[in-house]
Amino acid sequence: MSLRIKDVASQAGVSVATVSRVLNNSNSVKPETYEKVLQVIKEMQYKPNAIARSLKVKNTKTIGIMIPDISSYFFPEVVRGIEDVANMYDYNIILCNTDLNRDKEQKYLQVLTEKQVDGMIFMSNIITKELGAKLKSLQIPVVLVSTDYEDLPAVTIDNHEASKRMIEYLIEKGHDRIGMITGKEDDPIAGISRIEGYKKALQDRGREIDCSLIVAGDYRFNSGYQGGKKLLTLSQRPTAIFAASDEMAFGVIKAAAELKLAIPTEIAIAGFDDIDMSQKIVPSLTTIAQPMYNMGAVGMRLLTKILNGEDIETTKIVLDYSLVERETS
Amino acid sequence: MSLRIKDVASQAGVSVATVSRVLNNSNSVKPETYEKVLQVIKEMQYKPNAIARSLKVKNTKTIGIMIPDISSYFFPEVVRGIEDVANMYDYNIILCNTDLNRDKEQKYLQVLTEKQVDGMIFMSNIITKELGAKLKSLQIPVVLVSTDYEDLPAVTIDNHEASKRMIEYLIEKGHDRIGMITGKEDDPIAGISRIEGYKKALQDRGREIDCSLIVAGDYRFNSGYQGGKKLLTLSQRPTAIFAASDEMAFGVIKAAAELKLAIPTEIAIAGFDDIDMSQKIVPSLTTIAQPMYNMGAVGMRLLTKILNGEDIETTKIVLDYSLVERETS
DNA sequence: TTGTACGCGTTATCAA
DNA sequence: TTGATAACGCGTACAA
Repeated sequence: MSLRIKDVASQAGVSVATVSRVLNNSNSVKPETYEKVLQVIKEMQYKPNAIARSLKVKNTKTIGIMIPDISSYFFPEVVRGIEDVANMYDYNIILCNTDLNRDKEQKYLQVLTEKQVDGMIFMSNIITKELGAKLKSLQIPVVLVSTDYEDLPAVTIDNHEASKRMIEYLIEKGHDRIGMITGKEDDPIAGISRIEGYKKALQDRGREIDCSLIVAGDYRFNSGYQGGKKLLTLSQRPTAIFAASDEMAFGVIKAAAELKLAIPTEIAIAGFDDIDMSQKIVPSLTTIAQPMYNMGAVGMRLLTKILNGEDIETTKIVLDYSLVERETS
Repeated sequence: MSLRIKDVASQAGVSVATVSRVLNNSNSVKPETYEKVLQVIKEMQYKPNAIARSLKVKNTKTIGIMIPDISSYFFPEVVRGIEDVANMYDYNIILCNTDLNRDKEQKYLQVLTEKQVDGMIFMSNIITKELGAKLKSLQIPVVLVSTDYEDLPAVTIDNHEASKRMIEYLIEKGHDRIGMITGKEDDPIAGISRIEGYKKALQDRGREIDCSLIVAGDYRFNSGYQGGKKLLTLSQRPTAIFAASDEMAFGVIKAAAELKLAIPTEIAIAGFDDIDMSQKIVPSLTTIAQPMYNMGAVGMRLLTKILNGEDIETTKIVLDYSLVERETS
């Protein structure tokens, strides 16, 4: 078994209380004693047991992250942002992949609270009334990232406006028939908002909305590919396609390539997210850049403020996006 | 404050021992009592405190993962594999990004052991003697993934052979001048092995090794781009380039595009890893497929075996790779 | 089948 | 400036 605090205490000829004091460098310990104890700790290679400590102090310095899937493109960078500031404030992160599965979600929520995480960052599934209630009833602070619900703290971007902006840009580029591959239609954030933004931009310019130009996707490559095929084989095909995620936009690029359509001359393509790959592929992708790293970092920072009881101006943070013009448009 | 076990005990009119028994469904508790207690637990929404439990039973059901950076392309899928089987065996994962930084590595090692993780998966930095010794001296089981060191448990692929195989394939395709963009030259696994495989394949066919065709990279896009530029502007340029990572291969593709070289007719390109994007870009990338998800899953499975004291045939697991022929060759 | 009571390794209170 | 000792919430002898 490992060493305990009492082992170093007896070795150093002091009480456990004193050792504990130097460990948490609370004042009121004579410099000489302090040095002595530190010495012994080093010699014995004593490592405090954080579990025992947690039991006593009632915090664990760990937070939980719930995401759909770390292996999809959007999340790694967000998680990186979270981890960086978590690390800065001496928190560790427990990573949970929910696969948008309510049961896994439920289970993780349970074990995270059993494991007494100090807080949670949630960016998983669409937040139903039931889930929202659950999240609120937890005795644990939760920060939402890239999603929103009632009065829960959240960091987002203005999806509606961003989407609208992209369409306006496309219109300015002279496109008349603009197709869209949407996100999930029951997703208020990345789904509905972006569709509405698309429609709004068109309506503001007095244009008709042609439903045949809107096809449903699920953010993933394959739905973009299928949707692209569909749109691009229309008798009157669009001259531009806006996909609600970069990954779907890649699918459209593939579809266009198979149909031997030149990008952007015969078909312009735009995405949403600005995942790392978007600038690396040929042709590089025009897209709406979400500050993914920052969404994570800011979300985690907000969480630390809540945990420290710091003053917070607002619990609803809206970050800036930007339109990045590249080679596909 | 939250409910404690004694609260449900008194509410159910039994002792804490009995509640504990139904919680851990140890036998020897009368069915009626069992039901009763379960009922009360549900009613009161009692959630056991895993920290207190851990202190007693001396395990935490959590493991640590050390990786360089979750936001680079190789790792998310490996982590996903780990998390899936961890979840299967009721473990949670604490994710640590080291950035290949010895200090962060050191720090994480310390907090992971303080937090009493049951085991660790390590796939970070090159393992120096010092680090190796440290890893071994930990009282915690460690499994290496995509790296190796002395007698530590490890899951890898045969990098040397895989690299050799790719070059042989390129030679069979009729390529005479094959360039390579390498990994790090102090990395015995993904660096040196792949370089050696390249050389071996050439030598086996009685070919000269032209050092001007070998340029150093660091697995990342930009080094591939730079290396590609260099190789492709040689007076006698290669007809094929093999990059030691897919991300670097993407850089080569970009370089080729800028030089208006047709792929694969004027320049064939091959990568290593088979990250998800490689099949999605246009043209899709010929590459060596590493079973990333499985490397994580198998590594974690091995760790659970070690933790459960199960019989293990071998602690050195070598997984199969495959050559995936796509449009860039 | 059930209950009492001790111990897990800390921190913190209170006295000295 | 220090030390004894009571918590923290749970599991598990041991006794009943």
